[in-house]
Amino acid sequence: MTTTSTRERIVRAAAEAFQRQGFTGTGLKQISTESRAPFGSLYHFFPGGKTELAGETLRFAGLGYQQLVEAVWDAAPDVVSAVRVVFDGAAETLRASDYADACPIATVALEVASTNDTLRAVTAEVFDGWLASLTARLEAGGVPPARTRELAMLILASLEGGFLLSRAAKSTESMEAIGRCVATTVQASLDDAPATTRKRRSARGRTAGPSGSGTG
Amino acid sequence: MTTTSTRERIVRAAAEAFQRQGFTGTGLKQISTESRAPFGSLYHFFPGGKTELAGETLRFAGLGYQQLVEAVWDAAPDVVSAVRVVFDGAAETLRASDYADACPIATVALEVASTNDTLRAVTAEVFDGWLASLTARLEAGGVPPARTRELAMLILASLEGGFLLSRAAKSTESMEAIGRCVATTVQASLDDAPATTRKRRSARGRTAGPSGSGTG
DNA sequence: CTCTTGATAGAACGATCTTTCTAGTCCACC
DNA sequence: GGTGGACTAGAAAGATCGTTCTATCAAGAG
Repeated sequence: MTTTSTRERIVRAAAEAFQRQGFTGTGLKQISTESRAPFGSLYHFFPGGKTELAGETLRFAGLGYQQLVEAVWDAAPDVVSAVRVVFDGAAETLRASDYADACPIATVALEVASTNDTLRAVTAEVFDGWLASLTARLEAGGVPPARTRELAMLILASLEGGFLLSRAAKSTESMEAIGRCVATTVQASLDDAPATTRKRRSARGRTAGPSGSGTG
Repeated sequence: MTTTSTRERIVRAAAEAFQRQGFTGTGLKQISTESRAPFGSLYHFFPGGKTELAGETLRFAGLGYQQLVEAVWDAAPDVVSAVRVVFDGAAETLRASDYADACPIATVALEVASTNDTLRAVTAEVFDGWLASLTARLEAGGVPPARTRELAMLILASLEGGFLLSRAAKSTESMEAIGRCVATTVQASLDDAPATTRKRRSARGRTAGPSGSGTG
Protein backbone atom coordinates (compact mmCIF):
# COMPACT_ATOMS: atom_id res chain seq x y z
CA MET A 1 0.00 0.00 0.00
CA THR A 2 2.55 2.49 1.16
CA THR A 3 4.94 1.45 -1.56
CA THR A 4 2.66 2.47 -4.40
CA SER A 5 0.82 5.17 -2.59
CA THR A 6 3.40 7.90 -2.12
CA ARG A 7 5.15 7.26 -5.37
CA GLU A 8 1.88 7.17 -7.26
CA ARG A 9 0.60 10.32 -5.60
CA ILE A 10 3.76 12.07 -6.74
CA VAL A 11 3.33 10.93 -10.31
CA ARG A 12 -0.34 11.87 -10.39
CA ALA A 13 0.27 15.30 -8.95
CA ALA A 14 3.15 15.83 -11.35
CA ALA A 15 1.02 14.75 -14.30
CA GLU A 16 -1.63 17.29 -13.47
CA ALA A 17 0.82 20.10 -12.84
CA PHE A 18 2.91 19.43 -15.96
CA GLN A 19 -0.23 19.24 -18.06
CA ARG A 20 -1.48 22.62 -16.93
CA GLN A 21 1.73 24.59 -16.40
CA GLY A 22 4.33 22.80 -18.44
CA PHE A 23 7.72 21.44 -17.44
CA THR A 24 9.69 24.53 -16.50
CA GLY A 25 6.57 26.18 -15.13
CA THR A 26 6.15 23.51 -12.47
CA GLY A 27 8.33 23.43 -9.40
CA LEU A 28 9.19 20.35 -7.39
CA LYS A 29 7.98 22.11 -4.28
CA GLN A 30 4.52 22.36 -5.76
CA ILE A 31 4.52 18.69 -6.65
CA SER A 32 5.66 17.85 -3.14
CA THR A 33 2.89 19.95 -1.63
CA GLU A 34 0.06 18.81 -3.87
CA SER A 35 0.96 15.16 -3.59
CA ARG A 36 1.32 15.52 0.18
CA ALA A 37 4.64 13.76 -0.17
CA PRO A 38 7.72 14.79 1.78
CA PHE A 39 10.15 16.66 -0.34
CA GLY A 40 12.89 14.15 0.25
CA SER A 41 10.71 11.40 -1.16
CA LEU A 42 10.82 13.01 -4.57
CA TYR A 43 14.54 12.36 -4.79
CA HIS A 44 14.18 9.05 -3.03
CA PHE A 45 11.87 7.67 -5.70
CA PHE A 46 13.38 9.61 -8.59
CA PRO A 47 17.11 9.92 -8.02
CA GLY A 48 17.47 11.34 -11.48
CA GLY A 49 15.67 14.46 -10.34
CA LYS A 50 13.12 16.45 -12.26
CA THR A 51 13.92 14.89 -15.61
CA GLU A 52 13.44 11.35 -14.38
CA LEU A 53 10.20 12.30 -12.66
CA ALA A 54 8.94 14.02 -15.80
CA GLY A 55 9.86 11.03 -17.93
CA GLU A 56 7.92 8.65 -15.74
CA THR A 57 5.05 11.12 -15.56
CA LEU A 58 4.87 11.41 -19.34
CA ARG A 59 4.77 7.63 -19.76
CA PHE A 60 2.14 7.28 -17.07
CA ALA A 61 -0.08 10.04 -18.39
CA GLY A 62 0.47 8.96 -21.98
CA LEU A 63 -0.63 5.42 -21.28
CA GLY A 64 -3.62 6.64 -19.28
CA TYR A 65 -4.81 8.89 -22.06
CA GLN A 66 -4.30 6.14 -24.62
CA GLN A 67 -6.45 3.77 -22.63
CA LEU A 68 -9.11 6.43 -22.20
CA VAL A 69 -9.30 7.07 -25.93
CA GLU A 70 -9.26 3.36 -26.70
CA ALA A 71 -12.20 2.77 -24.37
CA VAL A 72 -14.23 5.54 -25.98
CA TRP A 73 -13.23 4.44 -29.48
CA ASP A 74 -14.00 0.77 -28.96
CA ALA A 75 -17.45 1.57 -27.61
CA ALA A 76 -18.38 3.23 -30.89
CA PRO A 77 -20.08 1.19 -33.61
CA ASP A 78 -17.71 2.14 -36.43
CA VAL A 79 -14.57 4.14 -37.13
CA VAL A 80 -16.39 7.25 -38.33
CA SER A 81 -18.50 7.58 -35.22
CA ALA A 82 -15.47 6.64 -33.15
CA VAL A 83 -13.69 9.70 -34.50
CA ARG A 84 -16.72 11.83 -33.74
CA VAL A 85 -17.01 10.52 -30.20
CA VAL A 86 -13.32 11.07 -29.49
CA PHE A 87 -13.43 14.70 -30.61
CA ASP A 88 -16.74 15.36 -28.86
CA GLY A 89 -15.35 13.78 -25.72
CA ALA A 90 -12.29 15.99 -25.92
CA ALA A 91 -14.51 19.02 -26.28
CA GLU A 92 -16.57 17.97 -23.29
CA THR A 93 -13.48 17.43 -21.17
CA LEU A 94 -12.24 20.89 -22.07
CA ARG A 95 -15.53 22.48 -21.11
CA ALA A 96 -15.85 20.53 -17.89
CA SER A 97 -12.36 21.51 -16.71
CA ASP A 98 -12.60 25.13 -17.84
CA TYR A 99 -10.05 24.39 -20.56
CA ALA A 100 -7.38 23.10 -18.22
CA ASP A 101 -7.46 19.37 -19.01
CA ALA A 102 -6.24 18.75 -22.51
CA CYS A 103 -3.48 16.57 -23.89
CA PRO A 104 -1.36 15.52 -20.92
CA ILE A 105 1.93 15.68 -22.78
CA ALA A 106 1.65 18.20 -25.62
CA THR A 107 2.74 21.20 -23.56
CA VAL A 108 5.80 19.42 -22.23
CA ALA A 109 6.53 17.93 -25.64
CA LEU A 110 6.81 21.36 -27.26
CA GLU A 111 8.79 22.77 -24.35
CA VAL A 112 11.44 20.08 -24.31
CA ALA A 113 11.63 19.30 -28.02
CA SER A 114 14.69 21.51 -28.48
CA THR A 115 16.07 21.62 -24.95
CA ASN A 116 15.99 18.14 -23.40
CA ASP A 117 16.61 15.24 -25.72
CA THR A 118 15.87 12.63 -23.07
CA LEU A 119 12.36 13.89 -22.53
CA ARG A 120 11.84 14.57 -26.21
CA ALA A 121 12.50 10.89 -26.89
CA VAL A 122 9.92 9.96 -24.26
CA THR A 123 7.27 12.13 -25.88
CA ALA A 124 8.11 10.58 -29.24
CA GLU A 125 7.62 7.13 -27.73
CA VAL A 126 4.24 8.08 -26.33
CA PHE A 127 3.06 9.52 -29.62
CA ASP A 128 4.26 6.40 -31.41
CA GLY A 129 2.17 4.29 -29.07
CA TRP A 130 -0.88 6.36 -29.74
CA LEU A 131 -0.33 6.19 -33.48
CA ALA A 132 0.05 2.42 -33.36
CA SER A 133 -3.18 2.14 -31.41
CA LEU A 134 -5.06 4.36 -33.84
CA THR A 135 -3.58 2.64 -36.88
CA ALA A 136 -4.67 -0.77 -35.67
CA ARG A 137 -8.17 0.44 -34.97
CA LEU A 138 -8.53 2.10 -38.35
CA GLU A 139 -7.47 -1.05 -40.11
CA ALA A 140 -9.83 -3.14 -38.00
CA GLY A 141 -12.57 -0.72 -38.98
CA GLY A 142 -12.08 -1.27 -42.69
CA VAL A 143 -9.77 1.55 -43.70
CA PRO A 144 -7.43 0.40 -46.47
CA PRO A 145 -4.06 -0.51 -44.93
CA ALA A 146 -2.27 1.87 -47.26
CA ARG A 147 -4.02 4.77 -45.61
CA THR A 148 -4.31 3.79 -41.96
CA ARG A 149 -1.06 5.33 -40.80
CA GLU A 150 -1.49 8.68 -42.47
CA LEU A 151 -5.07 8.88 -41.25
CA ALA A 152 -3.94 8.05 -37.73
CA MET A 153 -1.47 10.90 -37.98
CA LEU A 154 -4.19 13.21 -39.24
CA ILE A 155 -6.50 12.27 -36.38
CA LEU A 156 -3.85 12.71 -33.72
CA ALA A 157 -2.47 15.95 -35.15
CA SER A 158 -5.94 17.41 -35.56
CA LEU A 159 -6.86 16.47 -32.04
CA GLU A 160 -3.72 18.08 -30.68
CA GLY A 161 -4.27 21.15 -32.80
CA GLY A 162 -7.86 21.24 -31.64
CA PHE A 163 -6.72 21.25 -28.04
CA LEU A 164 -4.39 24.11 -28.81
CA LEU A 165 -6.97 26.27 -30.58
CA SER A 166 -9.74 25.47 -28.13
CA ARG A 167 -7.67 26.27 -25.08
CA ALA A 168 -6.47 29.54 -26.56
CA ALA A 169 -9.97 30.60 -27.58
CA LYS A 170 -11.67 29.10 -24.54
CA SER A 171 -14.21 27.66 -26.93
CA THR A 172 -14.82 24.16 -28.20
CA GLU A 173 -16.08 25.39 -31.55
CA SER A 174 -12.82 24.47 -33.26
CA MET A 175 -12.57 21.05 -31.66
CA GLU A 176 -16.06 20.18 -32.80
CA ALA A 177 -15.61 21.54 -36.30
CA ILE A 178 -12.30 19.76 -36.73
CA GLY A 179 -13.86 16.52 -35.52
CA ARG A 180 -16.54 16.78 -38.19
CA CYS A 181 -13.97 17.40 -40.91
CA VAL A 182 -11.79 14.49 -39.86
CA ALA A 183 -14.77 12.18 -39.58
CA THR A 184 -15.72 13.08 -43.14
CA THR A 185 -12.21 12.35 -44.33
CA VAL A 186 -12.19 8.96 -42.64
CA GLN A 187 -15.58 8.22 -44.17
CA ALA A 188 -14.17 9.06 -47.60
CA SER A 189 -11.35 6.59 -47.10
CA LEU A 190 -13.97 3.90 -46.49
CA ASP A 191 -15.89 4.85 -49.63
CA ASP A 192 -12.69 4.64 -51.67
CA ALA A 193 -11.89 1.18 -50.39
CA PRO A 194 -12.64 -1.76 -52.70
CA ALA A 195 -15.70 -3.59 -51.37
CA THR A 196 -13.73 -6.73 -50.61
CA THR A 197 -11.51 -5.02 -48.10
CA ARG A 198 -14.42 -3.58 -46.13
CA LYS A 199 -14.90 -5.16 -42.79
CA ARG A 200 -17.65 -5.15 -40.27
CA ARG A 201 -17.88 -1.99 -38.24
CA SER A 202 -17.60 0.18 -41.31
CA ALA A 203 -20.05 3.03 -41.37
CA ARG A 204 -22.71 2.60 -44.03
CA GLY A 205 -25.41 5.18 -43.52
CA ARG A 206 -25.92 4.34 -39.90
CA THR A 207 -25.24 7.28 -37.67
CA ALA A 208 -23.52 7.22 -34.34
CA GLY A 209 -25.71 5.60 -31.76
CA PRO A 210 -25.51 6.20 -28.04
CA SER A 211 -22.26 4.86 -26.69
CA GLY A 212 -23.96 2.81 -24.04
CA SER A 213 -22.03 -0.41 -24.25
CA GLY A 214 -18.39 -1.03 -23.69
CA THR A 215 -15.73 -0.22 -21.22
CA GLY A 216 -17.14 3.12 -20.16
CA MET B 1 17.69 53.99 -36.50
CA THR B 2 18.63 53.61 -32.89
CA THR B 3 15.04 54.02 -31.81
CA THR B 4 13.77 50.92 -33.59
CA SER B 5 16.97 48.98 -33.45
CA THR B 6 17.31 48.05 -29.80
CA ARG B 7 13.65 47.52 -29.23
CA GLU B 8 13.35 45.39 -32.34
CA ARG B 9 16.42 43.36 -31.48
CA ILE B 10 14.83 42.61 -28.13
CA VAL B 11 11.58 41.45 -29.72
CA ARG B 12 13.35 39.32 -32.30
CA ALA B 13 15.58 37.66 -29.75
CA ALA B 14 12.60 37.08 -27.49
CA ALA B 15 10.59 35.58 -30.34
CA GLU B 16 13.31 33.08 -31.09
CA ALA B 17 13.87 32.16 -27.46
CA PHE B 18 10.18 31.81 -26.62
CA GLN B 19 9.62 29.71 -29.70
CA ARG B 20 12.32 27.24 -28.78
CA GLN B 21 12.18 27.19 -24.99
CA GLY B 22 8.77 28.48 -24.09
CA PHE B 23 7.72 31.30 -21.81
CA THR B 24 8.86 30.14 -18.38
CA GLY B 25 11.86 28.44 -19.90
CA THR B 26 13.27 31.70 -21.18
CA GLY B 27 14.92 34.18 -18.83
CA LEU B 28 15.10 37.90 -19.35
CA LYS B 29 18.83 37.72 -18.90
CA GLN B 30 19.11 35.47 -21.92
CA ILE B 31 17.01 37.86 -24.00
CA SER B 32 19.17 40.74 -22.86
CA THR B 33 22.34 38.88 -23.80
CA GLU B 34 21.20 37.55 -27.16
CA SER B 35 19.72 40.84 -28.26
CA ARG B 36 22.85 42.65 -27.09
CA ALA B 37 20.56 45.06 -25.31
CA PRO B 38 21.32 46.42 -21.85
CA PHE B 39 19.22 44.75 -19.22
CA GLY B 40 17.68 48.02 -18.16
CA SER B 41 16.40 48.60 -21.67
CA LEU B 42 14.09 45.63 -21.35
CA TYR B 43 12.15 47.38 -18.63
CA HIS B 44 12.55 50.72 -20.34
CA PHE B 45 10.76 49.53 -23.47
CA PHE B 46 8.44 47.09 -21.71
CA PRO B 47 7.51 48.54 -18.32
CA GLY B 48 4.99 45.76 -17.89
CA GLY B 49 7.85 43.31 -17.58
CA LYS B 50 8.01 39.84 -18.99
CA THR B 51 4.30 39.59 -19.73
CA GLU B 52 4.23 42.77 -21.77
CA LEU B 53 7.34 41.74 -23.68
CA ALA B 54 5.85 38.31 -24.37
CA GLY B 55 2.59 39.85 -25.55
CA GLU B 56 4.35 42.07 -28.03
CA THR B 57 6.58 39.21 -29.10
CA LEU B 58 3.60 36.96 -29.77
CA ARG B 59 1.88 39.60 -31.89
CA PHE B 60 5.07 40.28 -33.80
CA ALA B 61 5.88 36.65 -34.45
CA GLY B 62 2.25 35.83 -35.16
CA LEU B 63 1.98 38.49 -37.82
CA GLY B 64 5.30 37.49 -39.32
CA TYR B 65 4.30 33.88 -39.64
CA GLN B 66 0.94 34.83 -41.09
CA GLN B 67 2.60 36.89 -43.79
CA LEU B 68 5.01 34.09 -44.54
CA VAL B 69 2.21 31.57 -45.01
CA GLU B 70 0.19 34.04 -47.05
CA ALA B 71 3.09 34.61 -49.40
CA VAL B 72 3.58 30.88 -49.93
CA TRP B 73 -0.14 30.28 -50.28
CA ASP B 74 -0.76 33.10 -52.75
CA ALA B 75 2.05 31.88 -54.97
CA ALA B 76 0.31 28.56 -55.46
CA PRO B 77 -2.04 28.10 -58.41
CA ASP B 78 -5.00 26.76 -56.43
CA VAL B 79 -6.11 26.01 -52.89
CA VAL B 80 -5.22 22.33 -52.99
CA SER B 81 -1.65 22.91 -54.04
CA ALA B 82 -1.50 25.85 -51.65
CA VAL B 83 -2.20 23.46 -48.79
CA ARG B 84 0.43 21.09 -50.07
CA VAL B 85 3.03 23.83 -50.39
CA VAL B 86 2.32 25.16 -46.90
CA PHE B 87 2.79 21.74 -45.30
CA ASP B 88 5.82 20.92 -47.40
CA GLY B 89 7.31 24.27 -46.54
CA ALA B 90 6.72 23.62 -42.86
CA ALA B 91 8.46 20.27 -43.19
CA GLU B 92 11.38 21.88 -44.96
CA THR B 93 11.70 24.55 -42.28
CA LEU B 94 11.74 21.88 -39.60
CA ARG B 95 14.45 19.93 -41.33
CA ALA B 96 16.56 22.99 -42.08
CA SER B 97 16.50 24.16 -38.46
CA ASP B 98 17.00 20.70 -36.95
CA TYR B 99 13.41 20.79 -35.67
CA ALA B 100 13.81 24.00 -33.72
CA ASP B 101 11.80 26.42 -35.85
CA ALA B 102 8.14 25.51 -35.78
CA CYS B 103 5.08 27.51 -34.85
CA PRO B 104 6.32 30.64 -33.09
CA ILE B 105 3.50 30.78 -30.59
CA ALA B 106 2.15 27.26 -30.00
CA THR B 107 4.54 26.44 -27.18
CA VAL B 108 3.76 29.63 -25.31
CA ALA B 109 0.06 29.27 -26.07
CA LEU B 110 -0.14 25.90 -24.34
CA GLU B 111 2.00 27.07 -21.45
CA VAL B 112 -0.02 30.14 -20.62
CA ALA B 113 -3.49 28.87 -21.50
CA SER B 114 -4.31 28.08 -17.89
CA THR B 115 -1.89 30.35 -16.06
CA ASN B 116 -1.83 33.80 -17.68
CA ASP B 117 -5.09 35.05 -19.08
CA THR B 118 -3.56 38.15 -20.60
CA LEU B 119 -1.19 36.15 -22.77
CA ARG B 120 -3.82 33.52 -23.47
CA ALA B 121 -6.01 36.23 -24.97
CA VAL B 122 -3.12 37.38 -27.17
CA THR B 123 -2.58 33.88 -28.51
CA ALA B 124 -6.31 33.62 -29.21
CA GLU B 125 -6.13 36.88 -31.16
CA VAL B 126 -3.23 35.63 -33.24
CA PHE B 127 -4.96 32.36 -34.05
CA ASP B 128 -8.11 34.28 -34.98
CA GLY B 129 -6.11 36.36 -37.43
CA TRP B 130 -4.64 33.26 -39.00
CA LEU B 131 -8.06 31.64 -39.28
CA ALA B 132 -9.51 34.75 -40.91
CA SER B 133 -6.68 34.79 -43.43
CA LEU B 134 -7.13 31.11 -44.25
CA THR B 135 -10.90 31.39 -44.44
CA ALA B 136 -10.73 34.25 -46.92
CA ARG B 137 -8.26 32.37 -49.10
CA LEU B 138 -10.33 29.20 -49.09
CA GLU B 139 -13.40 31.10 -50.18
CA ALA B 140 -11.46 32.93 -52.87
CA GLY B 141 -10.28 29.54 -54.07
CA GLY B 142 -13.79 28.21 -54.59
CA VAL B 143 -14.51 26.39 -51.35
CA PRO B 144 -18.21 26.69 -50.47
CA PRO B 145 -18.61 29.44 -47.87
CA ALA B 146 -20.40 27.06 -45.53
CA ARG B 147 -17.22 25.04 -45.19
CA THR B 148 -14.44 27.60 -45.32
CA ARG B 149 -14.21 28.24 -41.60
CA GLU B 150 -14.17 24.62 -40.51
CA LEU B 151 -11.63 23.77 -43.18
CA ALA B 152 -9.47 26.67 -42.06
CA MET B 153 -9.62 25.26 -38.54
CA LEU B 154 -8.71 21.83 -39.84
CA ILE B 155 -5.74 23.17 -41.77
CA LEU B 156 -4.43 25.21 -38.86
CA ALA B 157 -4.97 22.49 -36.27
CA SER B 158 -3.37 19.85 -38.47
CA LEU B 159 -0.41 22.08 -39.13
CA GLU B 160 0.05 22.71 -35.42
CA GLY B 161 -0.35 19.05 -34.64
CA GLY B 162 2.08 18.24 -37.40
CA PHE B 163 4.65 20.54 -35.83
CA LEU B 164 4.12 18.80 -32.51
CA LEU B 165 4.49 15.27 -33.86
CA SER B 166 7.37 16.13 -36.17
CA ARG B 167 9.37 17.88 -33.50
CA ALA B 168 8.86 15.04 -31.05
CA ALA B 169 9.83 12.39 -33.59
CA LYS B 170 12.50 14.50 -35.27
CA SER B 171 11.00 13.42 -38.56
CA THR B 172 8.87 15.22 -41.11
CA GLU B 173 7.04 12.07 -42.09
CA SER B 174 3.96 13.09 -40.14
CA MET B 175 3.92 16.64 -41.44
CA GLU B 176 4.05 15.42 -45.01
CA ALA B 177 1.45 12.70 -44.53
CA ILE B 178 -0.90 15.10 -42.77
CA GLY B 179 -0.47 17.63 -45.56
CA ARG B 180 -1.51 15.04 -48.13
CA CYS B 181 -4.60 14.10 -46.11
CA VAL B 182 -5.68 17.69 -45.62
CA ALA B 183 -5.11 18.50 -49.28
CA THR B 184 -7.36 15.59 -50.22
CA THR B 185 -10.05 16.84 -47.87
CA VAL B 186 -9.90 20.34 -49.33
CA GLN B 187 -10.08 18.84 -52.81
CA ALA B 188 -13.21 16.95 -51.79
CA SER B 189 -14.84 20.15 -50.62
CA LEU B 190 -14.28 21.55 -54.12
CA ASP B 191 -15.77 18.47 -55.77
CA ASP B 192 -18.84 18.75 -53.57
CA ALA B 193 -19.38 22.39 -54.47
CA PRO B 194 -22.09 23.17 -57.03
CA ALA B 195 -20.44 24.11 -60.31
CA THR B 196 -21.79 27.65 -60.19
CA THR B 197 -19.89 28.47 -57.02
CA ARG B 198 -16.56 27.30 -58.37
CA LYS B 199 -14.15 30.07 -59.00
CA ARG B 200 -10.95 30.33 -60.89
CA ARG B 201 -7.96 28.90 -59.09
CA SER B 202 -9.78 25.69 -58.26
CA ALA B 203 -7.74 22.60 -58.84
CA ARG B 204 -8.87 20.56 -61.80
CA GLY B 205 -6.30 17.94 -62.58
CA ARG B 206 -3.44 20.38 -62.82
CA THR B 207 -0.74 19.69 -60.35
CA ALA B 208 1.22 22.16 -58.34
CA GLY B 209 3.56 24.10 -60.56
CA PRO B 210 6.77 25.78 -59.47
CA SER B 211 6.03 28.61 -57.10
CA GLY B 212 7.94 31.13 -59.14
CA SER B 213 5.68 34.17 -59.05
CA GLY B 214 4.36 36.12 -56.14
CA THR B 215 5.54 37.93 -53.14
CA GLY B 216 8.44 35.67 -52.36
C1' DC C 1 25.36 77.23 -20.93
C1' DT C 2 21.56 74.45 -18.35
C1' DC C 3 17.60 71.47 -18.38
C1' DT C 4 15.02 67.80 -20.02
C1' DT C 5 14.23 63.45 -21.92
C1' DG C 6 15.03 58.93 -23.87
C1' DA C 7 18.19 55.35 -23.56
C1' DT C 8 22.01 52.82 -21.51
C1' DA C 9 24.23 50.17 -17.82
C1' DG C 10 24.23 47.19 -14.16
C1' DA C 11 23.94 46.60 -9.00
C1' DA C 12 20.78 45.05 -5.42
C1' DC C 13 16.87 42.50 -3.67
C1' DG C 14 13.86 39.05 -2.31
C1' DA C 15 11.92 35.05 -3.97
C1' DT C 16 12.16 30.61 -5.88
C1' DC C 17 14.47 26.97 -8.21
C1' DT C 18 16.94 22.23 -8.24
C1' DT C 19 19.92 19.51 -5.94
C1' DT C 20 22.23 17.66 -1.98
C1' DC C 21 22.68 16.47 2.63
C1' DT C 22 21.69 15.07 7.36
C1' DA C 23 18.73 13.36 10.65
C1' DG C 24 14.76 10.72 12.31
C1' DT C 25 11.10 7.10 11.87
C1' DC C 26 9.17 2.83 10.88
C1' DC C 27 9.01 -1.98 10.07
C1' DA C 28 10.53 -6.48 8.52
C1' DC C 29 13.69 -10.04 9.34
C1' DC C 30 17.54 -12.55 11.35
C1' DG D 1 15.28 -7.47 20.39
C1' DG D 2 18.50 -5.49 17.90
C1' DT D 3 19.87 -4.29 13.04
C1' DG D 4 19.43 -2.74 8.26
C1' DG D 5 17.04 -0.70 4.68
C1' DA D 6 13.24 1.93 2.97
C1' DC D 7 10.96 5.96 3.69
C1' DT D 8 9.98 10.48 5.84
C1' DA D 9 11.17 15.23 6.88
C1' DG D 10 13.09 19.41 5.95
C1' DA D 11 17.27 22.41 6.27
C1' DA D 12 21.19 24.14 3.54
C1' DA D 13 23.49 25.38 -0.56
C1' DG D 14 24.18 27.61 -4.74
C1' DA D 15 22.24 29.38 -8.67
C1' DT D 16 18.91 31.97 -11.24
C1' DC D 17 14.62 34.25 -11.55
C1' DG D 18 11.81 38.84 -12.28
C1' DT D 19 11.69 43.24 -10.60
C1' DT D 20 13.24 47.61 -8.90
C1' DC D 21 16.46 51.04 -8.23
C1' DT D 22 20.14 54.39 -9.00
C1' DA D 23 23.53 56.46 -11.95
C1' DT D 24 25.29 57.74 -16.37
C1' DC D 25 25.21 59.17 -21.15
C1' DA D 26 23.80 61.62 -25.49
C1' DA D 27 21.55 65.16 -27.64
C1' DG D 28 18.11 68.67 -28.57
C1' DA D 29 15.44 72.95 -26.53
C1' DG D 30 15.38 77.13 -24.36
